[in-house]
Amino acid sequence: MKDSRPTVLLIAGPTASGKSALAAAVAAAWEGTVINADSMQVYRELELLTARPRGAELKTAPHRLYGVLAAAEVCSAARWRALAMAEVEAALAAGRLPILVGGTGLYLRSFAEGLSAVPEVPPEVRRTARAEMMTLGAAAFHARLAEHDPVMAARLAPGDRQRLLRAWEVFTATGRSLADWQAAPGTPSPYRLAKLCLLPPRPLVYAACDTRLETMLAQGAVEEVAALLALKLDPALPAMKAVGVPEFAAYLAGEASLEQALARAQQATRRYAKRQMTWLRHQFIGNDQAVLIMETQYSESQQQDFFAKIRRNLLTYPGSRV
RNA sequence: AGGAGUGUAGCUCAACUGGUAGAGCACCGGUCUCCAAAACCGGGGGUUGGGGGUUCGAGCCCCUCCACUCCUG
Repeated sequence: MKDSRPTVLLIAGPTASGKSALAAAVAAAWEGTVINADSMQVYRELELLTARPRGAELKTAPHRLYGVLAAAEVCSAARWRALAMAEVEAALAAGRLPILVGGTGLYLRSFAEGLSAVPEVPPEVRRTARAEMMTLGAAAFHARLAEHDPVMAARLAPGDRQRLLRAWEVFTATGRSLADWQAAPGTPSPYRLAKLCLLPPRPLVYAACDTRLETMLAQGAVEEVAALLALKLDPALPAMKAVGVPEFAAYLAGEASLEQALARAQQATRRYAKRQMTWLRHQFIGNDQAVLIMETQYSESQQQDFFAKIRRNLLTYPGSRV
């Protein structure tokens, strides 16, 4: 089967699976550009805590969309997708292989499948909805949604505040149910997607999560959180919810010991990794036979094996540089 | 060595005067179309330290062994 579309490599995996290092190595070998597909690594102020590539790793190949937004800003799947599309085009125009790496499944999916064309919701509407959620509570909010938009209300769990908000925002802003908008699927990416998924054994991932948090702590994670807190941002901002921020903020506020903060941050990381793996198994991989699944953590010592499989399974079509 | 106490789910603990064990957390599974490192939904677990005895029936009572803790020497 011939496929003349340009290839974009997607590298997914749970946190601490080595995907950033893999992406950098592949980019170096295939003249690629690494493009971040992680919802938290886009925020400038979070470098250590999000394990953003730094130092030597950045020099091995061009890296894009890392730390490009202020923590005061709000990224979203749509916003990221627009940025990523532009970077992919730029890389292709420069004759480079675009490599999307990240653990945010929704972002990768939005890139691949596109998003339904829901109009942007004005900030005032969002703010009002948020305030109402606070005062009404999830159950009453759900009940009110049911009166206006029974389809979405039936689809959502009464406790699912985030999606209830989204449904209500869209309904009040557009006068139509989110379900209507979503009935029309988005525009898929025009590229041939070569998907690689790192899925190491759970115990290995957990161990890596634990040691990584310890390293972050030693490298100044607390100071990074302190600097972020000094900005006095709205605690509801996404960047404020990154793993480690609430935990070390509690330590700085004297509400927890450093050991407690570390233990909680480690646990939050483990839980996050678990959710990621569930998403990856069912959503990213699903029934897609073409995904190259690597059930191991990536490290330099395994480069040959990885490269051989990537060459054989993912980057063998015309349009890719081998 | 003597005295006292404790031993129940991975952890912390609960179970009225004996009626065949629950809760939080952890852990596990799942959902996922615009704040996703988010927001949710669901779940299994224990020969109640071992052995013996009393009893219709023992986590609860008795004996014994083991482990740990504290006190005294």
